[in-house]
Amino acid sequence: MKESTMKIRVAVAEDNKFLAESIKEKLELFSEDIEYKFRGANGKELLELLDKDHTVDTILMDIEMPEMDGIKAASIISNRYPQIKIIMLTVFDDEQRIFDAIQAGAMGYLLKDEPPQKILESIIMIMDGGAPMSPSIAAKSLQLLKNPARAEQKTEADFDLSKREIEVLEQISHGLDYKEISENLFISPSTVRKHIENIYKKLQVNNKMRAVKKAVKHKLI
Amino acid sequence: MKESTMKIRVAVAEDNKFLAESIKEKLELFSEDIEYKFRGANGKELLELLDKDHTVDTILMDIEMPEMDGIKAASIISNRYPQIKIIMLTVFDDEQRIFDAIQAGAMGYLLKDEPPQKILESIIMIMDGGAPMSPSIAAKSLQLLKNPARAEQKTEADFDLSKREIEVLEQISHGLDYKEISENLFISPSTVRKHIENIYKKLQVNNKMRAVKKAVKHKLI
DNA sequence: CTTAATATTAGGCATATGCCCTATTGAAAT
DNA sequence: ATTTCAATAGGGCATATGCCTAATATTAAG
Repeated sequence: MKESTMKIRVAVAEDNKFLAESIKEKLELFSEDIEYKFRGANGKELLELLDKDHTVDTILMDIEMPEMDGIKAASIISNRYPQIKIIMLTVFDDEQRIFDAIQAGAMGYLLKDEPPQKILESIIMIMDGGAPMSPSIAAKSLQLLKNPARAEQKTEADFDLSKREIEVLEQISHGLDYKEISENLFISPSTVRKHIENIYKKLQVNNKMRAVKKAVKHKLI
Repeated sequence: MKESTMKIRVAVAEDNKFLAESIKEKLELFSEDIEYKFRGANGKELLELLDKDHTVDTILMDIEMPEMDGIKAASIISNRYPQIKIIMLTVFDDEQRIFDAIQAGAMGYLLKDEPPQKILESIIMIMDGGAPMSPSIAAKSLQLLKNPARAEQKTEADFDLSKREIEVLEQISHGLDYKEISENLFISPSTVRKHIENIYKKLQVNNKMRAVKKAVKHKLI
């Protein structure tokens, strides 16, 4: 991709002035390898800067910023300048945000307190086609990969199903009939039917398939 | 989790004798931190060894092995001994295998040619709750996370459903009854019922919910 | 052209389901 | 103390479903 004779051109998006300055200093420790281009105080400002000069290889992007946050900015940049690699910086390893950042096109995800050496490594790594991540973030990513269910928005409609109703719904979703469910839950078939009636009322549906569909959609089961 | 005074007990599963020996030597470089327990020449052998002695913290597991491969072994071990952390070792960064390994419960994924120092780091990292991965593997993981569609298709059993049967199945999955389906497809309810009978036979199920579950699982609809 | 697979329709029967009703118990809230 | 509600249980009825057999039409493959 990049000749070893060329410096890696890095831009930074970070609202905190001191932190931005600290990152700049860390980067300049490796002045032979890194060319520090500029810094935007938020996503919007960075975009304006890129508009004038997009000869940038990598962006270190804070997530939380005023005006336009890092996820939004990453999403725009990875569309507009797909060759630019984006490394998200954050203080938290929040699951949803990691996922959002990846969706937005971030190629790496570092916690802010990584030492200078690690940041350089990460930049080289990403230019090399790798994906730098802090170990705890890698672990979260694996969790998300293993269970993609949570990797989408929760539609958060509250149908107020009771615990028992959820249990019944799960059994329904496995294709069990009333008798089988009653045996599994140690209650009578009549009770199962009553629970299902109540579930239908709460979910506003009229058969098993629709109840399960709706439950899955709203992550009730 | 683990006191710093205690060594990390490591087992290895690797069929290649020389490579296994090389790994052992690398590990013994860090004899203060690592206690090398034993090595299985394949998944089956490792399981037998664990059966006798499962006081192991981490397993370095080769993927390709005769008798029982590393993914199968990881799946069994992570069920039977959930406290044991598994790091998969491989020469390729094959997307499907990475995903399978994660599903099987592997907590880390390293390329075989990592230097000794890196292996130690990875072991410590995993005992610390992190997830060690080679950068190129981290990148693949992100790809999978970004596009979970490809992350599951392997089951590919061919149930040989006809085009019409697929249409009926889709209608079933929306919760429609026979009459509604017949109206949507301009055929008689009898025909719908017959199609569904045939679907059940082909999918080896006996009600709508299970048919849809199976169809979804195997990406028939 | 002949055969095989698919699509279509239909009748019958036992069971499951959806939906209405009432009713008791225990726990939580007011 | 009274009310509310989840959980339990059951009866009854119309319809839906699962499963069997049988027959014809259409299409695809040989």
